[in-house]
Formats: sequence, C-alpha cells, structure tokens
Amino acid sequence: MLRAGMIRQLGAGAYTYLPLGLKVLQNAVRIVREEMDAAGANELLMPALQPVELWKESGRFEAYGDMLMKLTISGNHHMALGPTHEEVITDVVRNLVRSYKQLPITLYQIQTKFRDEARPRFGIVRTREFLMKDAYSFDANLEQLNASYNAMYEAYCRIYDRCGLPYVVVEAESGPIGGDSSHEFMVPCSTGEDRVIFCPSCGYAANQERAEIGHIKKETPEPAASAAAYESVETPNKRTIRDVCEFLGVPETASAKLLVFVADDKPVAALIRGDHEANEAKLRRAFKATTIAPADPAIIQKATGVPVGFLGPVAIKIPLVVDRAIAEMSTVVVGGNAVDVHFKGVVPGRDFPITNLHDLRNAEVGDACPRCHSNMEVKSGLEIGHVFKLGTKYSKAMGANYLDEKGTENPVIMGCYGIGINRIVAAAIETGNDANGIIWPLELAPYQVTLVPLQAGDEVVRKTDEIEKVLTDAGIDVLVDDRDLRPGVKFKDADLIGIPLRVVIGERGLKDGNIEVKWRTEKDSKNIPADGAGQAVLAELQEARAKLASECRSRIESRAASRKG
RNA sequence: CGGGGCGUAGCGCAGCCUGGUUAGCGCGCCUGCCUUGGGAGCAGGAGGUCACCAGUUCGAAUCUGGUCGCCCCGACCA
Repeated sequence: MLRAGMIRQLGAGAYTYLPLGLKVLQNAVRIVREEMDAAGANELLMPALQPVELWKESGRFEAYGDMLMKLTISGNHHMALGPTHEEVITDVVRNLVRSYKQLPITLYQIQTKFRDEARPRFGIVRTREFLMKDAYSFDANLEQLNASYNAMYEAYCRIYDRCGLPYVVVEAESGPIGGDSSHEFMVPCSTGEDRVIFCPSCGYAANQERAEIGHIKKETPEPAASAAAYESVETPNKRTIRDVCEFLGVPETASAKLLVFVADDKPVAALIRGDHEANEAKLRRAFKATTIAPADPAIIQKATGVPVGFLGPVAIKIPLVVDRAIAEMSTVVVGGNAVDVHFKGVVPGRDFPITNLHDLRNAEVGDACPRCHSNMEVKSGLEIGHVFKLGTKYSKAMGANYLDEKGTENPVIMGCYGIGINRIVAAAIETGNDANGIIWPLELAPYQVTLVPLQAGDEVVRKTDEIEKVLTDAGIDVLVDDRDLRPGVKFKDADLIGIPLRVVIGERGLKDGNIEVKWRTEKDSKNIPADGAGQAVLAELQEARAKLASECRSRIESRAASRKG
C-alpha cells in the first residue's frame, strides 16, 4: 500500500490515507453501513473524547490499564480517548430507555478509536488510531438477544462476502466479561496475529485462546504403590525446563512445570507438561477468578518459599490445579521445591493430588478435536470482526434498567459487535496481490475502471472522452490516466494500484476499430469494437457485479440452510 | 517494558572502523531533444541544519556521552 501511494506513515502506528487509499477505506465504510442499516441497526455518533469517570463507573479504568489513552484538558478535567464505547452507549441508553416497549434496539457508529498499543506493527493492521464500526444491541430477554446477535452475525457474513474476503468464523475467548457466546471473523493469512485452531474433519474452529482440547480416555496409569519412590537429584543452576531436561537426559514431554499466577490477588499454582503452553483464560476459569496474571518472582518466593526454577507440585503450599495431560503420565520430572533440586520419578496422584484436573493449556497441532477427536491443525488468521454477547455487565454496573410488563426493573441485556474497517482493507490486500501489485475486489477498488489512452492524438482523446462520459453518466467512478507517459509505465501503475478493469485506447487498435479490455485478475486482454465501447464496458462491469451478487445470494442461502439443518 | 538494528537529498543506500578537498551513488524530480502497446535514450539542472544536544580536536557525517525518532524480536493485546 505504501508502494502504491495509498498511505503514508506519520509515526509509529499512525498513517495518512492518501486520496487513493481513502477511496478504498470509504468503500469499506459504505459496505458496512449499507449492511448494518439493512440489518435494522441505527447509526449514531458518540464522542471519542470521554470523561474518565465513566470508565471508573464500569470498572474498566483499571482493567483497560495503559491501553487507555488518558489526557488532561483545561480546568484539570481528566479525559480519555475512547478505545471502544460500551460505557458511552450504556450511558446513552440508561437515560433514554425506560420501557420494554423500546426494546430491542441496535445502535452503531463508525468512528476513530484510540488504543495505546504497546507495539504497533504490520503496517495498518495494528495501529494506535483506527476506524472501527462498533454496534451495540439492547434486549429485554435472551431470546431477543439471540435474534439481535444472529442479525449482526449474518450482516457480518454479508459484509465480508461483498468485500471478497475468504473469512472463517471461529469461537473466541470472551475474556473476563464472561457471556455465553463470542465469535471472531478471521481471514487466514500469514501476517495474521491470531492463531486459529481448526479441525479438518468436523469443521470445529476456534481462536487458540479459546480452543478446547478433546479428552481422549486413555488408561490412566495405575498409581502403583509398588513403584519406586521418587528420587531427589541435584540440579545446580538448572532453572529452565530445557536445561533440566538436557541435564537429566529426559525429553521435555516427560517433565512438568509449576507456574504461579495471581488470581484475584491470591497466589495459585498450575502444573503443565514441560513442553506445553499455559492458557490464562482456561486457568482463570479453573480458579473461578475474574482476573489472572503471572506472578512476579518476588511474589512467588514469598508465597512458596521457593525461588523460580525449582518449583514443584509435591507438598506445595498454595492451591494447585493440574492439566489433564499430566494425569496421563506415569512418572514425571518436577521441581523439588528447594534450591538446586529436582525430583525424578514423581507419580501423579501418589506424590501430589490430581483431584483438580482441568484443561489448562493452549491447543496445539495434533491435539484432539473436542467434538470429533480428530487431529486438529493450526493456521494464522487476521481478526477482522468480533461479535459478542455481553449480558448485563455494563447495564448492571451503570444502572441501565428497563421496566418489564409487570412493572419490575431489570438490567438490559447487551451485545456488542466490532469491525476494524482498516483491517478489511489490509485483509483484502493480504489475500489479493501478486508480483505486480494489488488486486482489489470490485467493491473495494478505489476505481472500478481505468481508461488508458496511449497517445494524445485527437481520435484517441475523443474516444476516451466518449467512453468516460458513458461510464460517468451511469454513476461509475472512472480513473483516466491522461499523463504524458510511455504505455509501459501506465500499465505497470494500473496493475500496481489494482484497478479491476482496464480499458486501453490506442491508435493501433482504433485503426482496426478495436479497443482493448482487460481484467486485473485475468492474464489476457480482449478486443471489443470501438463503436459503442462505452456501453460494452458498462455491460462488462454490470455482468461482473451481477455475478458477485448472485454468489453472495447463494452463500446467504447456504448459510440459512445450514442453520436449519 | 526487556533485547537487537537503524537515523546522510522525496525514496533506497554508500562514506564512519582509520577525523582532513566542494559529502557521493541509484531511482525519482526540473529543462531540452528524441521516443511512444509492458517501467526507453542523450544532454543539462535543482535538491543536504549528515536526527538533535553537548563534549574531545586546529579540524567531526566520522570519535565520546546523552536525548529523540523509527524498524525488528519478545512481554502485552476486554
């Protein structure tokens, strides 16, 4: 995009959209707006500048932490630049909605969001300032919520279909907010920041943060009382799993690590196989906590009396949960809870309790699918949308209530739905490009057609003007490349900026009564008669649009069919 | 916030180690000629606080210290 002259970097995570790039962004906005309106949502616009009191009221001032951009303005008012608008919209609704008769309602806006990202990266994928469409639904009961949620889900599918993006919908982690359901829309691509776990045989797909691991019943090894007791070995200065395993000559899969977390201010321990990765969301659920974070070494030392690197589950003093994979091991190498000591041959269930068994780790390639138990696979994905059932978190915290038929007060039930507009653009480029440049989908392209007159002669200019007029009269935005440059330069530029349809008007072709038409996606061009060329180009475009529309329609139908089935 | 790299013309870079003419090169830009169906050629030209601040030195793009900015890896990312 930089190369094509569409954006320009101002600083870390801040980009200017030049005219060509802005047109693409606006096309994405237009599609989103059309589909939101069609889904029955109402547009409004809330301020980006918000009083921090609102954030304290919802309890998210702390939860959002450094991501929230804070500033002080005249008169010593503390303000924040909104990273999202649950607080503001809830404030709006608590003041306006009184009765169940006003529900359900879905409101949305398209607006610039601010997040103080620790590390902006991947060009426009992760920036400190970005355009977001955020929608919020307000319902009186779960039935209504499901209807609102499904309407947004379906609208999102239509939006991405129209943008020509090959998306997948995955189950997502809903975070400490809770709620029963959350889906992310992902575009598979190498620059994606998220890892999607999916099952090729049954279609299960989830964010790695969320993905469950199928539990295959194996014979749990007998905690044989007859087996030898564990032995204590000196492991001077061997603190990491790799060091210890190398030192003892055992594979990492035969070891286990004890990780200490702070769950709602209390230190807790989790035992995970040495080569596995802990999943904080799963841990949080296992401990039934609302917040969880890795404990720092000082806290660990204080809570366990053991320095980091030698922690083990045997006779540990803080609450312990154990990953399921541990229970399938007959013996395990663990920390000895003393400096420079590890234990070999420790038997789970005999030497430490495995009563608190949970799925605690990140799913990996080859893990069993939670539905059909086939091996799952992993790929990278770029998150372009997220739909979310919020429940009553904000309405309860901020007192957004309505009166039901019986006259009793209830908190409204909320949902929220976000689309990163810039990411639609980024995803379109990631999935549509070749060595010559970008290949825009028809609906996003900055211009649908470019006219390339090769010479400045009268006849060529006249024909170009004629075609331009026909297309413009039909409401089509046309880019005419009337620069005085060599043909090769114009062709290369047209390819680079990815205009879907290129029309070449040249003296050579006109002599034979031809002009040339070429789709960016196709290898070869074709000649059409110069007479009535404008109408022919128009027909060509309309045909392509009709094809897209019918493809979208058939996708909508197949989604509807699969929902019934 | 940790680790690494880089700041020299609009863009991409060389020069720095070993201080010393007028700081170069490619692309782009401007003028003219020529050329015109896949990034032509020739000739001429414009364009620089060498990121910033301080220090060492007769002399600093070059050496030293600090500051700022950007990029990459990691931690983080309801």
